Amino acid sequence: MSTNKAGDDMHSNHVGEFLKDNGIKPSYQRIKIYEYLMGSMTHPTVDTIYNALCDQIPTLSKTTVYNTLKVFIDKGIAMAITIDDNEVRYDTRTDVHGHFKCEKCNEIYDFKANIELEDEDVLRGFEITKQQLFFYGVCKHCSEAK
Amino acid sequence: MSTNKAGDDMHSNHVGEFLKDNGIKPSYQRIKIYEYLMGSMTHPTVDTIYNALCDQIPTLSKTTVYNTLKVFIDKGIAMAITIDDNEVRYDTRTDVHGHFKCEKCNEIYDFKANIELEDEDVLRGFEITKQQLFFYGVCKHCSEAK
DNA sequence: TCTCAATTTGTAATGATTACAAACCAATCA
DNA sequence: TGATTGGTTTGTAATCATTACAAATTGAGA
Ligand SMILES: [Mn+2]
Ligand SMILES: [Mn+2]
Ligand SMILES: [Zn+2]
Ligand SMILES: [Zn+2]
Repeated sequence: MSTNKAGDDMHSNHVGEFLKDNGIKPSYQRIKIYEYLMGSMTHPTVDTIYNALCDQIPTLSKTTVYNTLKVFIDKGIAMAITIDDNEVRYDTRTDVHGHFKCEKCNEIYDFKANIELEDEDVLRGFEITKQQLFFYGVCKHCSEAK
Repeated sequence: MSTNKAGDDMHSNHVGEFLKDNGIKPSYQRIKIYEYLMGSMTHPTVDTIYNALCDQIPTLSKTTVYNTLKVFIDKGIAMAITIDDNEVRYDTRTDVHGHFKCEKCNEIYDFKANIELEDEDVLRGFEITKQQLFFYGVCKHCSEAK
């Protein structure tokens, strides 16, 4: 339906503009990958992203997903979340926030936390460029399911 | 010199007792690995541990280092630090504390921090079993070296 | 249309970790 | 003492996410 088409295009244009504003040439693949990543609340892995987009972009290569995510990170519009030890997850939320991983359902939850140094002296003079806060355990949903 | 020998033995016995107290049969390899890990402030990797002990234990296998560290972690006397994306580091400090990684010299620094949830509701009912707090940047030493 | 640089793609290499089975060891028992 | 046995150690092979690399494709300008 043409309304949907138009809506998609507007959205894609919007994402394209956003990429351009951040110094990234908005190729079809990059737009689709950014759209997917932004729309997903699951902090997907490369494999998840690749499999999700295979249908829309039959020629897509996994290397492109890796390359594109690296570009996003370099330009500061995405973040790598190394909360798993076997594969990296990605996030378009770039503000400082924590991640909780449920060891039962493997879901990742966002949360906001305030971190204050106990011994102010230890890191005095250190330049902090990145933070990661990871909690692990069992989420409420899995707890209640017993 | 016999005093040194005696000292070493006492120390090893001490570590052996500690392992036994934590339900771990104190084999030669396990004692040496725990001693090294405890004595090192660098949060060493499997490779570092393996190379450091090769001289003392010529038959040592890297698999043993992996196995042993897994036992330590299972029994709660060591911790895996996944602050690097390509290899895991290990720590005998099991109290909750943060780690700063200098991207220049790759050194890992310990620090204590207080974490308070901003939006208390988000993780209400969640069971938290493990926390990891990682800071990345440039340490004071590297900053001053310019 | 031609050119050129950037992007994409497929394949091969890398390297940390795990799987697995054989060898070894240390304690117990006949 | 010698056999048994279960846990520990060891070496090798497999796994698998990520990276390296070079060829193919694209697309904007001349
Ligand atoms: Mn997030
Ligand atoms: Mn530490
Ligand atoms: Zn859950
Ligand atoms: Zn440094």
